[in-house]
Parts: sequence; structure tokens; C-alpha cells
Amino acid sequence: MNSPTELRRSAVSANRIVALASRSELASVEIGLNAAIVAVANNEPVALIIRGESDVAGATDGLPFGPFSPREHRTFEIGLRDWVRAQTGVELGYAEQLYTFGDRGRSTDPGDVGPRVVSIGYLALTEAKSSFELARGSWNSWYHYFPWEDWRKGRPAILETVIEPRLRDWASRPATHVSSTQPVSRQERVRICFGFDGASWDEEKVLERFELLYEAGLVEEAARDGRDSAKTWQERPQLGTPMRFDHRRILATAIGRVRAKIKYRPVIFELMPSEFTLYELQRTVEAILGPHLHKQNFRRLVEGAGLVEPTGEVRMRTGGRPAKLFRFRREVLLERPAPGVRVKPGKS
Amino acid sequence: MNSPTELRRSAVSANRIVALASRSELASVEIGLNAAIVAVANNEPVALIIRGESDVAGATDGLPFGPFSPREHRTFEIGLRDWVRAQTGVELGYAEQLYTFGDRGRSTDPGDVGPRVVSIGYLALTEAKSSFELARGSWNSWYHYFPWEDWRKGRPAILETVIEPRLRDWASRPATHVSSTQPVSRQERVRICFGFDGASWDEEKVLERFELLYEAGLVEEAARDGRDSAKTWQERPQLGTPMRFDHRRILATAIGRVRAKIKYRPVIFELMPSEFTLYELQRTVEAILGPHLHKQNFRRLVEGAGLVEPTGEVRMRTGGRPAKLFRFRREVLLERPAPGVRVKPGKS
DNA sequence: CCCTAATATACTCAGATTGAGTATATGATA
DNA sequence: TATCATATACTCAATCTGAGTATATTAGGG
Repeated sequence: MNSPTELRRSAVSANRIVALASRSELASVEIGLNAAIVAVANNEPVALIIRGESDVAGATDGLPFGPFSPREHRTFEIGLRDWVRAQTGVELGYAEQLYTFGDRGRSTDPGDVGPRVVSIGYLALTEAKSSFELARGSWNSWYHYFPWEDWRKGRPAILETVIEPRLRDWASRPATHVSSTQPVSRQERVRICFGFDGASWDEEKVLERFELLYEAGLVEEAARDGRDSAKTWQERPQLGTPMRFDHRRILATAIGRVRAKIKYRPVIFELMPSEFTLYELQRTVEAILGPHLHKQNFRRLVEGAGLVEPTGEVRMRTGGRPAKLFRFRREVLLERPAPGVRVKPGKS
Repeated sequence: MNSPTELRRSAVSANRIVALASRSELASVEIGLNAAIVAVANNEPVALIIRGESDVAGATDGLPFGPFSPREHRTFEIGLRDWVRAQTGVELGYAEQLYTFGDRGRSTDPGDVGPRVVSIGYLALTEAKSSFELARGSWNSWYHYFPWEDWRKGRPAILETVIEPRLRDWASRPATHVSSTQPVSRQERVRICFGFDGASWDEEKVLERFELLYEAGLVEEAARDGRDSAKTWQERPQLGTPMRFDHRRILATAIGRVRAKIKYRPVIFELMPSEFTLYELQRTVEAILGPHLHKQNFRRLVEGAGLVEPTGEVRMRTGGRPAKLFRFRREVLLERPAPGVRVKPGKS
């Protein structure tokens, strides 16, 4: 699943950029790597959270992160795996780059050209091992940070009771500055992102939703960063647990990416033990995507796509008829261009 | 289309990473931005190429690139747009981050901890304007660099005559080091990537194909970088025009991304003038994707998805019946979760 | 002015896919 | 042994999709 990294060695030549671009234009920055390490434990989607000292707003939770030292590691990914192992005891399987975040803070102080950190966000998937094995950190449900994303018991009430009225209020106020790169009105953005007024809920728009809440000043991070929109609220509701730095945004990016990816790549199996029943697989998919899937069609899909093969064993004590055990058929990777769990929300 | 960037301001807090991670571990690096600027001119997919001084292997072509200076620009994207405008005269419309490349070169010289460049690759789409307007650079067909990707006249002969025999030869030789992260054999990788032995051709695997050719030592860049595999060939074929640094890899990433993206986002219209006929639209899609599409079904799809609306005008002198003119219906963005040109290869 | 070539556009149809339902199999438990 | 709970198998209609045929409208040659 990891793309070959060998080609990247050619970046040696890129050092010559320095010779070409006027040296003085290049300001040095520091590179930090952030990992959103995702697993599913007891049908709960979880991320590996490190509890650190609280920030100015009192947030303590954060993603594992560490510096990238070119001295020690040949590639970002090697560096990432190294310090994740050292820091948390977790051995990463699948990992992919998410996004590189590098915006300067809101400080407009012209003297603010000091050490600037560019953070490269990574998504990693792993099988959920017991928390005892963790050297540091703990597995927390990601819905802890994004309660509005949890549709497993139907539409979360928080959408109706808190988010919708607040966002409608915010959307009805004029935008602070009309930007040409933002041709869509606040109303429309709110409608599309959160599925109000009959628009459909797109479970992949996790980042868009979080950014909207941030812009509207409805999450703790917005207040911490001193956004004006946050000041307009008399008392701000607590929408999920805040995180340090911009880690909640990175986690949102990660969740959106996983939700999109399992549909066209068999990454769901990175989260499963080697043998599983089809219902366990379905529950794992549901933990990630949210809504319930149609059981019979789910099996038809998964089996029909050749994603799994029976081991011949069965699991007893399921509470009913024993369930056949399956394993992932790695060969699909060689057979189909984009094998994944092409599910759409349906009924039970 | 551009995701809101305001949230990124919260990265100010990330400066505190420095306080947490031992300062000495952080080695400063420099950030370069690379842009793969893509357009379609006369049914030819093109990228904006800057011709520079030739590198050690004689390659002159490269992508526009420039330093990222936190002093001057609040975000990567603002910086990118700024120097692309200054350098080439092109005003970027759509832009998205592709990937951050940061591998150290193959130099294992322990003293090699000097200025290291991390390059952030961006994909930009723009309408093809005449080359005269370019301050610098020229629009070159991307198939110039990747001739094996051009399936518009059927399967490119180069696959049969050059690539297949060479890759089979390479695949039959034992891998230099068997890696646990690479469970698929060389044979299988070659088969999947290039569609040999009846495997299907996946037009999105542009990067995978290029990396395979690089690993096999079949592209100029591999020789330049001193790869062993390149030395095994008596005379190496010329597979496409080489580029400076790792720019051909970035371009490959960009092509793969565009090809994937037009299927679920209406980015194709970034490449079109404001009014166009359905056949012009189809030709543009074909320029990007390669294979021919079924004309009648293409119209059904595009119209049925509500992606376009007739302007009421027609274009005469098409060589036959006049063609209705259409424009992009921006409202689809508000109606459908993932509007795009969901095409699959078909007949004429 | 009519015929033909070339292109645009409209309609048709069979097979595959999909959403959603009903029916049956089988072990656990009272 | 009856009943429950779960797993698994089968069915069916609606929709989608690939691919074909048919018609409309212009340009251009005679």
C-alpha cells in the first residue's frame, strides 16, 4: 500500500534550488510531523491521543507529534515511524501523507518572522491493540472531538439543538470581508456542509464542517486564536473536546480521508484482525462511516468484489447461528483497479 | 473550490512545538514550492514548463518553482500565486496541494546535513491562454514527458516495443533488497501498473508507472541520480523527455490527481472557456484521461448530472449541424455531494 | 437547387448494478 | 423442545450503463 519511496532519493538534486534561488529569499523553517493514528476498538473509531500540558485555553489533548530531523531520517515516513514507536510504542502499518500545514499565525506583528513551524500531517491506520501496550497516550473515540459526526444512532441531536440555530444565526450576519475566492454564500455553505434544508449529509466533509464551525467562532480553538466571530457569542457552546494547536483540524482531515479512502482502497483491513466475520467487518466500516448499512447487500458487495475469502472456520457464540470467518484476499489488489468497500448509506 | 484557509491561522500555536521538542533536534530546512500548472490547448493537455540551465544529465525542462518565504506570505497558496504571477504572468485560478517531497538525496555522506530543501508540490488548473501572454516558460504537452500515457490513438506503441520487454527483463532479476513493506513481486507490480497480461490499464496510476520505470533505471533521472539499476542497461532507451530535479515525478503526481479528480469534482471546467459545446467538453476530458469516450453516453451523463446548461446560442461552422453552446452550472455544487464527470473508457 | 458528407442530437434496448425486501439455516437458551 | 437471535441465502423491481440505431441540421460540390 505504501508507494515506493525510492524515487524520492532524487531529491538530492533539489538541493541545487538553493543555488538558483537567491539565498536571501529563503527563510529557514522547522518541520514538525503530526500523526493521526486511527484504529477501531469495540466498534468505536479511535485516535491515539497524547495528553500534554494545557494550552492557554485549557486544551490538553493533542496528536502525537515530533520534529523531523533530516540528520537522522532519510524520509518523512521513516522519521514518523521512528518517533511514533519511541514515543507511544505503536508500530505503524499503513501510513500516508495528509496535508502540509504552514500558515503563519494570525499575529501581524511585522517582527514575527521567528522560528516558524511547518507541520506535515500524516494518517496512519493500525489494528486496535489494548491500551496497556501504549507507552504513552490513549485511544480516544474520535466522536469525542466531533460529536456531530456520529450518526450511528441516527442524526445526532446536537445538530438540531445547538449547531443549526447557531450557524443560521452566524450565516444571517454579513460576512466580514467578501472574498472573490469564496463565491458561495454563508447560508449555502452551511446548508451543504451540514445537510440542512433537505441537503444530503456527506460523511466525507468532516474538515469542511469543522472549518465552518471554526469560522463561525463556535469551537474553542476559534476563541483561543482570538477570532472575532468567537467574541460575538454571549456563551459559546462546547462543541466537542478542543485540542491543542491545530490538531483538531488535522484529525478532521484524517477522518475525512479515511472515510473517502475505504470506498476505493481496501484500507479497512488495516483496522481488522487477520480473521473476522462479515458482520464484524460491517461494524468496523460503520464505525468509520457513521450510518448503518444494509446487511445483506454489504455481504453481497464484499464477497462479490472478491475482497475476502472464507477461512473455513466459524465463530461460535455469536448469539445465533455461527458466523463464517473470513480473511482479506490480498490478491484483489492484483485483480481490480480500485478495490474498496463501495458502500452507500442504507438501512440496517 | 479552494477550502477556506482561515483556520490555518491557528498554526500560530504550533510555534510552541519548538518549546516542547528539544531545540537541538530540529534541523532547519528550506521550503520550496513547485507548481504543476495544467491547461488544455487544442485538445492537447499541457503543463507550464520553464526552461533552465541544463543539469548534469542535460535536462533543461522544469516546473515553475520558487522559495516560500514566511516573511512575505501568510500561506503557501498566497506565496505560490504571487511568484507564479511574477515569474510567468499566469494568474492561477484553481490550486490544490499535491504532496510534500522531502527525501534526502542518496548521498550517504554523513556530513550531508547542509541546507536541505523540502518541496511542496501544487497542482493548478487554468484555461489555456495563448503562449504570447507568458512572461516566461511555455506550454508543453505532458505526453512529451510521459508518451506511454497517451492513449488517444490507441495503445501507445512504445509500451509494446520498449517498455514491456525492458520491464520484464528487470522484473525477472531478483530485487536488490526484499522489503517487508513491499509484499508484491516485481512481476506483479509491472503487470498491474502497465496492464500487461490482460490486466486493465488504470489511467490514474501515472505516478506508480513513473516510479516503476525509475526503479528499473529506465528513465534518465535514474541514471542521473546514480541508481544501480540504471547501470545494468547497455544502452538506455529515451522514455520521454527528462526533467530537472524530481519535477517529472511531481508532474506525474499532478496528472494522476487531475485524472482522478475530474471524476468526482467539476474541475474540468477550470480548463474550459466560459462557453463551449458538449463535444469540446468531451475532447477536453479525453485529453486529460486518454481513451475515447462514448459520445452519446457522455452527453447523457453530463446533461443528466446537471453539470451544464444551454446558453441558448449555437456554434455554427462545426462542419455539420450547429452545436448548442453550454455553460457550467455552478449550482451543482450546491445540489450534489460529488459532482464530476463520472466517465469510464468506452468507444468513440 | 439538390445530393452527399459531416457533425450534432435524440431515442432505444438489453444487461448489470443497486436498494430493499422475504425466507431459511443453525446454535444458544429457557 | 420451543423460542430467540443471529447468520446466510434468495428474490424482485427500479435504476444505471454500455452500446447501438435513427434523425436533424449545416456546408459544400455538382
